[in-house]
Amino acid sequence: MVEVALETERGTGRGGWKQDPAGVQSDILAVATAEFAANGLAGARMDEIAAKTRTSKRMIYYYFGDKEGLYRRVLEEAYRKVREGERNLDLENLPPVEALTGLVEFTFDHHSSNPDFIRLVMIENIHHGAFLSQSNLIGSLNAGAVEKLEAICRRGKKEGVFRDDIDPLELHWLISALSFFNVSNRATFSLIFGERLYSAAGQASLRRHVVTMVVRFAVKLD
Amino acid sequence: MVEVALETERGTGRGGWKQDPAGVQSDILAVATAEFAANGLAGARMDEIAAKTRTSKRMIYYYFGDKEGLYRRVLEEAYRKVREGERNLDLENLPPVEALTGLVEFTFDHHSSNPDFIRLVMIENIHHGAFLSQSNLIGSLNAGAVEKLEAICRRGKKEGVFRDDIDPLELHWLISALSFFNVSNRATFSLIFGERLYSAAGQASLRRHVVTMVVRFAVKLD
Amino acid sequence: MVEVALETERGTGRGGWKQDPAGVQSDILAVATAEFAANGLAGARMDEIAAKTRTSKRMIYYYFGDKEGLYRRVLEEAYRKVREGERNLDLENLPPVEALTGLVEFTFDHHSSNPDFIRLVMIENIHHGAFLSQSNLIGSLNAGAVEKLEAICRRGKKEGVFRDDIDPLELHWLISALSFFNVSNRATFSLIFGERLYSAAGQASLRRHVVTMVVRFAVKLD
Amino acid sequence: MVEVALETERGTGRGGWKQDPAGVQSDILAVATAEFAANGLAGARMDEIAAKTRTSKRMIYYYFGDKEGLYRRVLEEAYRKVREGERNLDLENLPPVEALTGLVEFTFDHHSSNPDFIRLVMIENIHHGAFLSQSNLIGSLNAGAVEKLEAICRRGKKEGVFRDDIDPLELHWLISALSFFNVSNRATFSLIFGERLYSAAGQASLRRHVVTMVVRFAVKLD
DNA sequence: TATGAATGAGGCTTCATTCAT
DNA sequence: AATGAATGAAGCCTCATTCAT
Repeated sequence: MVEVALETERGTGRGGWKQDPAGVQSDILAVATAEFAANGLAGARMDEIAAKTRTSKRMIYYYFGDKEGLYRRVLEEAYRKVREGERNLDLENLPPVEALTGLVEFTFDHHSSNPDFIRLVMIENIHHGAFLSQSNLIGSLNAGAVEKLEAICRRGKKEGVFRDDIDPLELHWLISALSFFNVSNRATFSLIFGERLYSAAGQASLRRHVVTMVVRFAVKLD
Repeated sequence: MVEVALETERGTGRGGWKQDPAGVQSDILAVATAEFAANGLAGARMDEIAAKTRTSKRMIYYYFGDKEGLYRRVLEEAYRKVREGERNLDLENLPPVEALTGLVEFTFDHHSSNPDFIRLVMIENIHHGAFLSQSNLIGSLNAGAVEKLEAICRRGKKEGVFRDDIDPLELHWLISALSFFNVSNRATFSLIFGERLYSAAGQASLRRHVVTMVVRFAVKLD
Repeated sequence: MVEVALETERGTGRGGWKQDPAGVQSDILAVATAEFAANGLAGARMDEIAAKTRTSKRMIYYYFGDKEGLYRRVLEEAYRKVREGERNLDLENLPPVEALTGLVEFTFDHHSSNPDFIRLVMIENIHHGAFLSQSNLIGSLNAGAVEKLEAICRRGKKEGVFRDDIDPLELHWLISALSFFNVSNRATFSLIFGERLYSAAGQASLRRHVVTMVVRFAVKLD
Repeated sequence: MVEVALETERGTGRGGWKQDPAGVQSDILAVATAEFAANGLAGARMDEIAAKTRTSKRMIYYYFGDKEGLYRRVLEEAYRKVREGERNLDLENLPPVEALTGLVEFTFDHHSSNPDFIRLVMIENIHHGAFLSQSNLIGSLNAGAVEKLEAICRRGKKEGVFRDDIDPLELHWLISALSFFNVSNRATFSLIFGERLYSAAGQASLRRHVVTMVVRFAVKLD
């Protein structure tokens, strides 16, 4: 019955949220994600987060303990959602080069459309990964991320189109670097060198180059 | 003139910092750089900065106005020093491919050995470049950075070894991305995928790959 | 009647606490006694008490009204139990001096083995007895405690071994002071003067002295 | 000059306290002593303390760090003042029995007229001496307290009027217990047994008895 | 009788900044 | 040019208690 109420009353405006723990929590997390991504851990304000929430400040502490607890959960959820998005990508039936191409394009676009996630990762790196290191998600993140690349590399090597000494992890680093920097350093890069690379055409061009570079790095040249 | 005062009065013992405005300022800036790089703008504490300084909190406000003023100056000095380091690099007499190789290697190493600068740039990007945009350094930063690449590209194209459609700015973006990410995301990357790529051997390998990729991207393949 | 329910329904397994009001209440009181004794009225936490209970926070409010109501009941129960312990002491058939000796020894030991009670009394004194004064137990507490001493004194005077001007209440004050202080101030006394008086030998010696002093104070010296 | 201003302006109402650190601190300590003695560590309110002060809440944190830091200082000052009061007592020229009598009378009266100190010690014992144990005053407290008794005992034994097996520390424990309990447990004792022992006559009687008991305990009976 | 969710008021503490000398 | 003292505003968090079911 609670669940029914949840389904029917959710989002019906003030008052409809009572006794909907899951709703309250996800509401808080959504707001907090935006605030932390926008202002960092130290810069975010609990009052501000609470105000933008459908509940009270008290409930944040009820469910998340304290500011760091909330930040930790925000970080975990962000990683989880992103990895979940990656899981939907099916490249197993493509030939290695096309699979790699697809993966790079996907990663580039995926980063591009998840700037809040990128910002949270930047913030977490500012903190030397202190909070991610406390999460027991760590183990599972690894798996999903490189597995696909490993599979592609294996097939590419077996079919003789990829170099034998390709290291999937290095490849992953490469793809990540190019896709991540594109989002993370947009502000300063634009300020110093102009917006050209961030126009639609500029981004399309960069995307093409990134794919080219990565593929050319992986394939056997003869 | 300021530098003269700095040279002559510095180090006159315990009370020797009095009456040395330049020395006081550079002392404050050094401490503040470390603190802002370590904790971000919101995370840094004026008290902490003052305590680690040879002077008092009052002097910080005297010379830099307020926290943001201090941060702005820290940011500017950091950019200035890094660009200054780049200026010492002389590649004009090398053939294009070797020049490009040298530039990439230098950039990779330079980023690697200036993590505080990287962190400041990350922090500034978190703030959407709000403070860098106020600086009148912006115009000059552009120059130094891409000029060398433009020269190399020009020569490379003239000599027929570089592709004709190579865009020096895109090339700069590429080199920066790979060099920057290597430092900026070390914490989270290591946590998720282990320290392997950050061992001496791992870094040497990445460095080689980065050079390979960039050069292979620039040169004409036939 | 309450005790009957308590005896028959208690311990019927995991969910066995349901429908056992007396059991629930004594469970709460036991936990609350420990918490209040450990942390004082202001220092104790309702959440903490509830968490250590087999029931929920709601039940505490249901049975005891509020924090002060719970504290009041804890205090009353503590006094009641201690006075009950005293009731088991039978000294009527001993000669006055031996009876007094026995009473002092018992009091000294009884305090020593009920530190939580001592702490509750300390706490109540910090509150100027504000809660004890609300209890209608007050009248009955008096009785038990001094009655025995009065009887002993009466016999001691009649037999000519006690001084005629001995005041039983003063005697009680004396015995209480020495027995109470031994427990109440153990922490600070040990810190300042060392643990010597609180070793087994030290306590035995103090106990002997206390008996000696009190008896020597009561008896007629000639 | 600062000191002059201090002397002349102190206590001249609002505004006269500026730039008088010592005055500010002792003002805070006086207020805090009363509040902690009245309400305990957990029960005292920083806002309440600040309000009764001539300064602001902020200054409390400026000088004492946090609530526990303030409490610690209050405790230390309380012990220091009491021990200082004891130091003024000169018993060296009296014969042993009179000296001991004087010491007991003084202790009884001193405790009686310093109820706030007694309450602070009670509170500290509730906390198991956790804060006193952090103080480096501990060593010095010991000395002052028992030294006088040791001297008296030495002389008493040498002159043959005191028992040879008298332990000055046990004697101190005895005197303290009786003097302390008289103040610490006044509230509950009065509630249960009436105010009789706390009337002027009652206190005089108790005082006499305490002296009698202690002296009779120390002297050689033949 | 029982429970998890919810809450308003108020607690402690910290911040960047300014004042008086 | 320099310093310790001082500050108001705002930060994070916890408390006893009640509500909805």
